[in-house]
Amino acid sequence: MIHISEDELNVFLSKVTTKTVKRQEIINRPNSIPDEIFFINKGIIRVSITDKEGTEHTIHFALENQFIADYSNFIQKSPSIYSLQTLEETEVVVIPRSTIEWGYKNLNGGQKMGRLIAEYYFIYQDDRIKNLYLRTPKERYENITNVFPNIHNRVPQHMIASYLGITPIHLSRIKK
Amino acid sequence: MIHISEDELNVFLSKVTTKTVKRQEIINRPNSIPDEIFFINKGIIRVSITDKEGTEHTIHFALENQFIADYSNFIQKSPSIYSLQTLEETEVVVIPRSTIEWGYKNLNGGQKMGRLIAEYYFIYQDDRIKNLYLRTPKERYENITNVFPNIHNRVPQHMIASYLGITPIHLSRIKK
DNA sequence: AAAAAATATAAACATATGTTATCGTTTTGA
DNA sequence: TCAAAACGATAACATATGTTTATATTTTTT
Repeated sequence: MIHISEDELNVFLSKVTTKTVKRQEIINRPNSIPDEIFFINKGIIRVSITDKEGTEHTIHFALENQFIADYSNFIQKSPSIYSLQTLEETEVVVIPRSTIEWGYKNLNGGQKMGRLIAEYYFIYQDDRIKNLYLRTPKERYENITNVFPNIHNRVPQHMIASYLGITPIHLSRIKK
Repeated sequence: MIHISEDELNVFLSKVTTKTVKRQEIINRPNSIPDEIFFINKGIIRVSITDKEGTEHTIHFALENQFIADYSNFIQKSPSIYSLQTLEETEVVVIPRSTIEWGYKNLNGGQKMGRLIAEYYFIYQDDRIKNLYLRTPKERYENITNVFPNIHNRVPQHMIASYLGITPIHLSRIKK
């Protein structure tokens, strides 16, 4: 995205930490203001939201070499609504808000990088919304490995059903 | 979002044009690369996409004082997938790509503004996706005026149904 | 290794939503 | 101004999806 010197990169890296998290741990709780962005070195993280009836809805899976956060509430500095939970033992790079802000201010082209990142995730969401309008749950199931390769070996089926917006019983029917 | 002098504003304004469009006109056609962003002074624009069966799906309504474009494909410089159609006689400010790029480069804080805009629309989409997971079509119908005030007097009901992802027949049932 | 919990499937039934066809009303364009 | 088109409601039926319950299997924890 931008040109960055080795010195700049080293300063940046001195401002992040690496953390290993057991499986089934929650690394971002609803109602607290998210002040970190995570980068996944190894493992998998599920993003979910709980409705007023107490039902969990899986919104997203984040895989290796991807960033993940409640970016919306990170930006707004408002209480998080999503839960981030590891599904396997997971190693993440933790990027605190202060480091992000340092990057915007001090990296050459930092603001531009911030724009390109936001644009990139806008495009991802645009694609999701488009698919929700154009495709049935069955079609979305058939294409899920395009977005999450190998997901079937890493995530229980009922979470995939939840991501598709259907019940696990119905997903079982679709497969049949 | 950013501090901008009167001089800068005037130069910016010299690089945009205003256009009046009759109702039912298409101002952005699928398959052509979108090179303009619109700002609506007066009127209303519907964003839609057509599936392989030929069915139109309404993705969004853009109202007065809002920006609208196929932003995703504007960013990617790829062929548009959405159709932008006026539903009333509409006056738009046309902001060409060259002006946007000029702003990023020459306005004080231009890149930051670009980041904040992309972040703003990311938040909007995040909210939409969240609602698609958490709410039924009926609940989304009941809350539609939060997002699009006065929509019922300006847009035919079958387009609202299309936006909600249901058939006009079913929307009629929900109202009943 | 055993017990407990989580997982996937299935059947039967209930509900939500789509499809087709009809009809009266409103809006639009010539 | 008037004919055509668009619009919204309704009924009857079809399909998709949810709910409940049961069961067998796999995975996790003790």
